[in-house]
Amino acid sequence: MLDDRKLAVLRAIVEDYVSTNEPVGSKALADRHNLGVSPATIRNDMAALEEQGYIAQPHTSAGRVPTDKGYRLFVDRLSQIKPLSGAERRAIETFLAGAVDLDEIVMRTVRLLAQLTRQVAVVQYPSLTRSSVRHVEIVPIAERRVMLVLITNTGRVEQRMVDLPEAIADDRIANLRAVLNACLDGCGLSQVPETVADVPERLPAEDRPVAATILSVLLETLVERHEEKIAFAGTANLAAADFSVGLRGVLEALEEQVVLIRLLGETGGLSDITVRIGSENPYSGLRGTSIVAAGYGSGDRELARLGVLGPTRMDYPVTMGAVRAVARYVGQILAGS
Amino acid sequence: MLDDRKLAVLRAIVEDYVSTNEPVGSKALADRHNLGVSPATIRNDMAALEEQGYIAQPHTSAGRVPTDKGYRLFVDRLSQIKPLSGAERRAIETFLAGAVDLDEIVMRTVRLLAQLTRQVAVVQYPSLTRSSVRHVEIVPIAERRVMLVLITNTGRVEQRMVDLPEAIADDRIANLRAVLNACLDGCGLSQVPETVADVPERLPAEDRPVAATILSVLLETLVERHEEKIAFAGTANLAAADFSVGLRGVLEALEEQVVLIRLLGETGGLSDITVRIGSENPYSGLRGTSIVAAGYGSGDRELARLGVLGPTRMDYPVTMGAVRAVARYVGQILAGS
DNA sequence: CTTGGCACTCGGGAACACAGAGTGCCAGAG
DNA sequence: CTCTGGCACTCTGTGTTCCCGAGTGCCAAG
Repeated sequence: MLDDRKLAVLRAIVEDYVSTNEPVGSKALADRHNLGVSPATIRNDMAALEEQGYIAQPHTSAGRVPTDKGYRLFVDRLSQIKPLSGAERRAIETFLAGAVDLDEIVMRTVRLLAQLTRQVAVVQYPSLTRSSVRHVEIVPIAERRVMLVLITNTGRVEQRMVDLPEAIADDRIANLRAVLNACLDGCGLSQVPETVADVPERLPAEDRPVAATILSVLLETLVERHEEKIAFAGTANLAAADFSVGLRGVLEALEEQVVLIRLLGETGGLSDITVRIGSENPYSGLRGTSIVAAGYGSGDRELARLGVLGPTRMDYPVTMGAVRAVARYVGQILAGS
Repeated sequence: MLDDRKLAVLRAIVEDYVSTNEPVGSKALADRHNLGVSPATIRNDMAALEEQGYIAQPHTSAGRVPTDKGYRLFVDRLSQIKPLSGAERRAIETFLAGAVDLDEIVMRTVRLLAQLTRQVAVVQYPSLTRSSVRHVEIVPIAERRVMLVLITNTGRVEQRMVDLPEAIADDRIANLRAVLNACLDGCGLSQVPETVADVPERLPAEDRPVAATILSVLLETLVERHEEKIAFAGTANLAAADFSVGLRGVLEALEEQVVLIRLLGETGGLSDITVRIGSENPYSGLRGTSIVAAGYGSGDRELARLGVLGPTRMDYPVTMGAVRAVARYVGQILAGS
């Protein structure tokens, strides 16, 4: 159905269209790529490709433009991820290495990715659910109020005010803190609910009401924060791309974390790259927009995802290369901190 | 120089231009506002206003458009801040009340403001420098590594990894923590450097090297974080406004915190509203953009600023009303938490 | 000082023509 | 059966011209 030459033609169309942003015609193709055949032949192939929905013409007698289906084929079978240059790799390393805490790692990552791809970058904070408790801290704030601070092994810190049912002395707080930490240290967050059930038994009866309040807030924190946090950068690149169609939709999507998270998707292996092209993605505001995403994590566990959002006519090989590289480096940095 | 009628004409021009986004002519003015004079008279006044730089015409024989100077006069002398409707006030209250921690307060505030004004909203996190230490926590992470957590009375939490020069037992950490908190509790952040100087004396000699490392990181945290954190929302509103000119510049400014912070300004009394119009603001990418900002805080201290960023031709009375109201409510919420 | 009248200017939209790029199809060559 | 060159046809985008209308500035009269 699609012989090699037709595939070569499709590849050439995608490449040319991506670089020129203009419908590409048979003559231009024959000139720029040495396919060894005449424009007329190419026209025949184009007709076939159009027949099957890989390309389309904006108007009769304009050049051809790849369809979403065409890009899909290109990404799946016609392109190779393009690795970054040595200079770029070094730049990534030094740029990310300077970060001092999780917030800054995420911030730098997202900027880096935006700059590298000249598109909008999105980074999801490392998931709480897959990490474990490093430390729980209870800080007296007022007589009947404490701040609960939860520190995870991914460096994330969650904080919450708690109003207590009764005043409680500092040494009792200290005891409570000790017991909590003894129980929870190293405990996976998903195990916290069960693990925490033992806590009251280990406390003097008088402290149990207070403990119950604190524990319920702790559990609540875990549940609520399951809804993850996201950072993005590079929106200025949207204005540069002549992206005018859909700009609105993209900006809207960016402000809806829920949508954004679904867009990043939840998939397969670590550093496996997901590409969603135009209409393939589940949000109507993003017609004309593609998403290139990958998971990142330390060791072999995927902690969260990151990706890039740009016009369907983007340079997939380069973008995928950048996303993959950044995902790997972030994983390394997280593992080392 | 500018009699009352000329001022009235200027006001009418601003109002009409804001609502129609088209240059306004003498006839239209005479029709819509009952100024009690004929178009010809208005033309004379317009000539005078133009002479003095308050309005301009895009082309000979088009209507007039206010200049930055014209908006300035309008804001200073011709308009009154428009209070929010009761429904809006209630909406603010209920929307902000549900927030559980500082991050969420800021997040909700910025969304609220964006929605209320239909523009881009910016909120600066409560300043570290003007708050005080509530608690310092040192959490052992590995043998020679701890996490330093600083909690301020505004609910902000700063975290930092510290690599120690030597291993140290948990009880020595506990002692260090106790001493630190004894010294620093309630201490204004700006006093921390002096206060902290006493700490080593109160420790056994063997702990001083470790303490020195930790203290230096603590001080560093305070200095670096002086560069403040910012959140924004509502960029989708940019696309709606026919703002095409300068959209790029605005998006760029939003990604440069440094610029953004300078834009919010550092000014006068709490809930005092600052308006920077077009060329008045210190960043060239924002030609055509105005900023309406106010400080917010609990009690009488300004903790940080928030504001809105929109086209020079915005509805200043309404925008200022929204900014003022939100600033006040956030102040209340912060005071109460 | 205000007003009506008047001539003038200029931007923007409609109508039109035209060049150029690109297509589809066909008949002939390999 | 596939490729190629030729040819007629179809568009879009661009440039030109033209005209209308909104708006102005100025002037003379009330």
